[in-house]
Amino acid sequence: MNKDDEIKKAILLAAKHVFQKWGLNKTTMEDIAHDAGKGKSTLYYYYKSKEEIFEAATNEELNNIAIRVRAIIEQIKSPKEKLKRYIAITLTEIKKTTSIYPLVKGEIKGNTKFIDKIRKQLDNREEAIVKEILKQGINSNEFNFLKEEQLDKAANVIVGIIRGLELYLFLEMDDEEKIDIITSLITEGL
Amino acid sequence: MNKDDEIKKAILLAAKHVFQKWGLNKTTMEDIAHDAGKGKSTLYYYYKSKEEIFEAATNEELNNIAIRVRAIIEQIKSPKEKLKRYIAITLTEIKKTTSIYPLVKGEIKGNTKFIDKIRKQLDNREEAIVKEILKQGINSNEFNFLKEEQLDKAANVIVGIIRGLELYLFLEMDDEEKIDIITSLITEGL
DNA sequence: ATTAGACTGATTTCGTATTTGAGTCGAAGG
DNA sequence: CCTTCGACTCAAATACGAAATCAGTCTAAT
Repeated sequence: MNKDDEIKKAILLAAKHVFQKWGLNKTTMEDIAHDAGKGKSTLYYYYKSKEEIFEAATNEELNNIAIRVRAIIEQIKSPKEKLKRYIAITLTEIKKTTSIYPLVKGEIKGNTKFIDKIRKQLDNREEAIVKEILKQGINSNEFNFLKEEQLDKAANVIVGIIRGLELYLFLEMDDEEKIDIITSLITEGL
Repeated sequence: MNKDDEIKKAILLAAKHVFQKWGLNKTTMEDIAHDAGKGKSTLYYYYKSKEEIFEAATNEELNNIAIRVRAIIEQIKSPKEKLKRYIAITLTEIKKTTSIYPLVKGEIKGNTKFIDKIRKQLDNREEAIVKEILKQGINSNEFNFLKEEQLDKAANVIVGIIRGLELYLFLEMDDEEKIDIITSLITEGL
């Protein structure tokens, strides 16, 4: 890795650090610069804007979650069980990640366009994973009621359900039995 | 019906009319009074407060929806099919009711306590209906995976899913195929 | 190529003056 | 009495202008 990337990485680390603590709106570029031990305009030498830094920071967090989640579900063979675990993990993991959760909850004001873009990215990632799991389930004939051509919409719906539950039942998300009912409901039906 | 109730009803009608048009925050007591052809303080003779009027108006709307919904699902015998129709109707009906939808979407600012109370009432109504359907399904052995003691939590989760979808997928709720996937997912599983 | 410090202008914040509107009251018509 | 009203109050919302903040730029110095 060259010097350039080293510094970009250092800035990102500082950014994640302060975003974690203060959120998108409350952290200033100076906060990030100070935490990185650099001048403010130095940040602009490496990144185009605050939004670009935020996007990069968010993406790294998302990658970390994705890596953890994939590590867990890859060990499971049954697609049904995979999906169950996936939903349960996502429901708890996203909430734990304080830099992502406000995003999901829509707690960020201002610049809706940008935020929507980031949120969309999050959705796309989740939908991709769910779709992958669903495809496996269809191929192994474990998901009887789902048809190949419904795959996209089904993934969209399932992520929608997850997101909705995050928004609506977030207070009670630590209730294991409830999570179990949710996952069973989706995989087994009533 | 005595004169007293007549006037209360007339005020409520006016209230529903203006609430429908302007929402809770933007309609003033004077608006309601004017629409009812009465003086403002007259309203206070019949109702304790603006909130009481709003609550009464909302309850009437809710009752109307409930009556329509019940009329439809009572004609269906299979609990599974009942629940399917129930979810589909609720998803479309609530959205159509412009006085209720902002409530569900949390678009009302100020006096959170009061709004939460009303929202809770809405949830309770929905949960009661869902619970009823689920109970029938358990008794007729149509819902294999659901156990009697999970009934409360299951109803809560299903309403949570409906609410979440209303919040999150509201843009695309007119997509019939998607609604079908949602209902099938819940009743049949994958 | 890299960094910093000073600068700019658009946006936010803040303090205050003004208006609005829910709820009260006393009086008056029926 | 029962019902209705217009005038009143006071807390909260709003409008607004001044002051501060901060993303992003520019220039100059390594």
